[in-house]
Amino acid sequence: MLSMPRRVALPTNQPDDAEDPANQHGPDALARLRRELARGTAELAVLSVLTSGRRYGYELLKLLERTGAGVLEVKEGTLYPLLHRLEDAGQIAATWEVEGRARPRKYYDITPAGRAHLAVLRAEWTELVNAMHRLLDALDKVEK
Amino acid sequence: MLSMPRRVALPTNQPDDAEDPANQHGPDALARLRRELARGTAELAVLSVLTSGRRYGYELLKLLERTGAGVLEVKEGTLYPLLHRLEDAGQIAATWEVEGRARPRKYYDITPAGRAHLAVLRAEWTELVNAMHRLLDALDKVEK
DNA sequence: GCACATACCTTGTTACGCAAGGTATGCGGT
DNA sequence: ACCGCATACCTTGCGTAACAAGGTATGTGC
Repeated sequence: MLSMPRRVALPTNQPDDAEDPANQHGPDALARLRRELARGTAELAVLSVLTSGRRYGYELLKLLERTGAGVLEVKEGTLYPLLHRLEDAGQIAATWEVEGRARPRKYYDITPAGRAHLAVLRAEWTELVNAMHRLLDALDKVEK
Repeated sequence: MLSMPRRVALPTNQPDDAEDPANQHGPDALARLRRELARGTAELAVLSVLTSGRRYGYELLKLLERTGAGVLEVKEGTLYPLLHRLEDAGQIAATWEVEGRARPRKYYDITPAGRAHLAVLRAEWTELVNAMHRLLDALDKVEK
């Protein structure tokens, strides 16, 4: 314990309370915060949307952007690699459609494997939400 | 469109449905899935716990490990850097306590700035959960 | 002495999400 | 014809949080 302070109950970092709350919630900080919170939910969101029917990539982009005030929004750099990953894993199937269209589109369908995976994801998400709910709303009930 | 398939509505990846569901949910895959889903929630969880009273690092580790069947578990490599980040940001205060103990412990208290930040985090988390809830339970009601 | 628990620290790796860049075509206006 | 914008898809480098794994140190029981 050579590097340990010898003084008793001395705060190691005095926060400046009057300034930090204001500076921390500008547009950039809020965007980062949202990003981090929503991280990991893209897969669940995409598979969920696909259960109600096939969609092409750009359509998924637009749809997720509009869902829930944008909290589920993902960017192309996220969505397309994710779609490719899901396809490689056999959870979705992709088909190019060219006939009867002015331009081709790549449609995605969820597979039975994808539906099975989604069921697991849903269960895990529910657990997470319930656990967090317990923390946020009933902290004194958490066992020690 | 030189690289575009010329055939119509041809699946680009034929999944093997009988095998994928079984192989994807072994212990490692489930652990990865949980990790990704919970990603970004550590900060919310830690600040929430601290609102009901000061705690030292190891205690937080154990407590989160036990909460909700382990879905909120974080490892040291995650927790301590997070605690340091929160301290640097003025959201928590850290104090070493050595007197009257067999060994020193580093206690963490949430600051007023931390409480303000937590309120924002909670609001964003609630939005995310509601949005996802809408996707999962009422897909046909999502606007096109 | 040793093994394990308690308590904290740190770094390199992993993996996802974003920014930014790219390709291509269609459409409307000039 | 050109241009700007929309539609549609692709990809890579960067940033960041989480983990694995390594480390320090002390206390306890055998």
